[in-house]
This record gives sequence, structure tokens and C-alpha cells, in this order.
Amino acid sequence: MILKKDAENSFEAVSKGQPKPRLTAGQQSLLDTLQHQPQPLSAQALYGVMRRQQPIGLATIYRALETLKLLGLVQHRVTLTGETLYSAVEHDHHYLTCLQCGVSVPLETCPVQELAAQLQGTSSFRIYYHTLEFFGVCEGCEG
Amino acid sequence: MILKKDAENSFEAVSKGQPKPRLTAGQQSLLDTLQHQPQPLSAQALYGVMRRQQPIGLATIYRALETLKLLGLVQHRVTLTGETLYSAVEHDHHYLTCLQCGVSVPLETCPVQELAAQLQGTSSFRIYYHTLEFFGVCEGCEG
DNA sequence: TTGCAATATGATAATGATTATCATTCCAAT
DNA sequence: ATTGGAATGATAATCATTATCATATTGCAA
Repeated sequence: MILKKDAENSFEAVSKGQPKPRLTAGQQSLLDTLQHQPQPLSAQALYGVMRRQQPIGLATIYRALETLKLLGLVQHRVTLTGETLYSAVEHDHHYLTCLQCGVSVPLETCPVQELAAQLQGTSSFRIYYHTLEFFGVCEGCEG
Repeated sequence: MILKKDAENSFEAVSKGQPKPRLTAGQQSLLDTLQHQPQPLSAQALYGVMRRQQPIGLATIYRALETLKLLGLVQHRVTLTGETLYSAVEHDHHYLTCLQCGVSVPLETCPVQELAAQLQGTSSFRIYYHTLEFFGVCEGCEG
């Protein structure tokens, strides 16, 4: 999925004849915040970041993330410790994670785009994003 | 990674000159149970299943799953509701999940094997398994 | 075989991220 | 301006997972 970078309302970029919900100020604000992060963030971390700018409740963060996820604007992945990390849907960010120490190394390549496109045609799903993660043991832990 | 199906001790199949820990009775039992499941199961579900055969504590299930994961014998994935599902590492099981209703459709193809092999060489990781998941909205929910 | 040390197990309490609740506030359309 | 519905905040509740700790089991050496 391709996302125009500086679209007024980012939703435009992915809506394809869908009903067009407007983002609330809070949701837009969260999306902006997320788009300026170099790393995926947990809801709690976002809470900390955003609260420095404006008063906002934790529950609102969770709800906004859920909404944005449903709109295909935000994607998630789950760490080994069970926290969910969120990021704006822009590029692919895939990881190689050590099951032992938990360190995650971002990957460059993503061979999944083609399959995604193919699935889009084959299945009856409208595909928003995907996760691809490798798990193993890193050199340091390989003892 | 290829796993001989009826190996005495399944660990043999993936150990490649590693220190060779023996599985405890409980761990082996859990692995057997998992290998006979057609679907990935949560720890709690495994607790329910295994308890019908023999007395076993929930904490033991979690510990055994962790151990087997570190040995490369068991893999995990996390559902939208936050529960972790475990399965024996045998085949690839990838999914297409609806963000709205949560339904998961298993996929057939897996284009990741080559990349995995490549990564094995490039990175300093010993790769055990990977997850590949697509998220979107299914036809029914596409309102 | 006996005894010791290390590891595994069970039961249960504690943790912590996420959700549900509910009263209040904001918005859009009448 | 008024009203109905959605959004928000604060907080309590939920629930999978972890930590704790006492007990049981195993591996190993004498």
C-alpha cells in the first residue's frame, strides 16, 4: 500500500471509495506524532510523549490506535514481552529478534509485497499491512 | 528448518552441534501434545488439554513453552486479542486476519524460506522460525 | 545405593498491559 | 440554540503472563 507523504488528511491516501470518516483532533495528533517517530512505540510510550504536548488520556490513546489501525493508517507488532508497538503505515519494518535477550534487528528487504498484491486479488480481504518477523538466537547469546 | 517427524527425541532434529539438553517428561509431553494439534493453541488451552491426561500446573506449561521455544522446537504468534498461540515447528502456518472481526484465514504459500536462508548466512543469528501475517478487513466486515 | 546440589514443578500471588465503565465534553446537524 | 451521538478522561476491572516459594524430582559423585 502506498501512502502519499504530505497529504492533508493522510486517510485520503488509502481510502478507495470507502466511507470517509474524519479523524478527530486527538486521532490526527496521534497519527502525526507516530509519523514523526523513527521507531515503533508502545501505547504507554505514546502516552508519555503526547502528554508533554497536550493533556490526553491513556484510554484515548488506545482507542485512537485501534481506530487508526482499522483505517489502515497504523500498524502493530507485538514484542516478546507482550507489549504492542505501533507505527504509521509507511514503509515496511521487519525484524530479526533474539528469543534469548530480546534484541531486535531491523531488516532491509521485504519479499512479501508481491505476495500481498497477489493475496489482495485472490482473497476477499482488503489488505492493510503485514508483519514479518524472524526469531532465533543472536551471536552473543549463542552460548 | 526441517524436523524429522518420528524422531525419538525431537530435539535431535534441530540440534546442530549444540549442547544437548534432555527434555523433561513434562516438556516432552507438551511437545507431543502440540505436535498432535491441527491448530496452534494458547497456553491456557494447552493447560486444559493436557490436564485431561495428567496433572500439570499452568506455570509449568508456560515454562515448558518458553524452553521449547528457545530450543527451536516450538513457535509462537500473537492474536489480535493479545493471547499467544503456540505450535510445534514443522510447517509454515501463516495467516490473513481481519482487524474488525478477528477471523484468521490460514495461507498456503510462504515466500519467506529463501529470505530466511539468506538471512541465516548474512546475519549472525541462528534463525529458528518466522511469522508472517497479513492484516486487513474481510469481505463481511467491509461495510 | 546414598546424599547432595541443581533443576523442575505446583499453587498462588503479583504484575502490567489492555479494556470496560461511566460521567462529562465536544461536534455536527437540525 | 438544542439535541443526539460520538469522543474523552479518570479509573476500576480483566486477564494472560510472571514471579515467588515451598516441595518434589533428577543427575551425579562418592
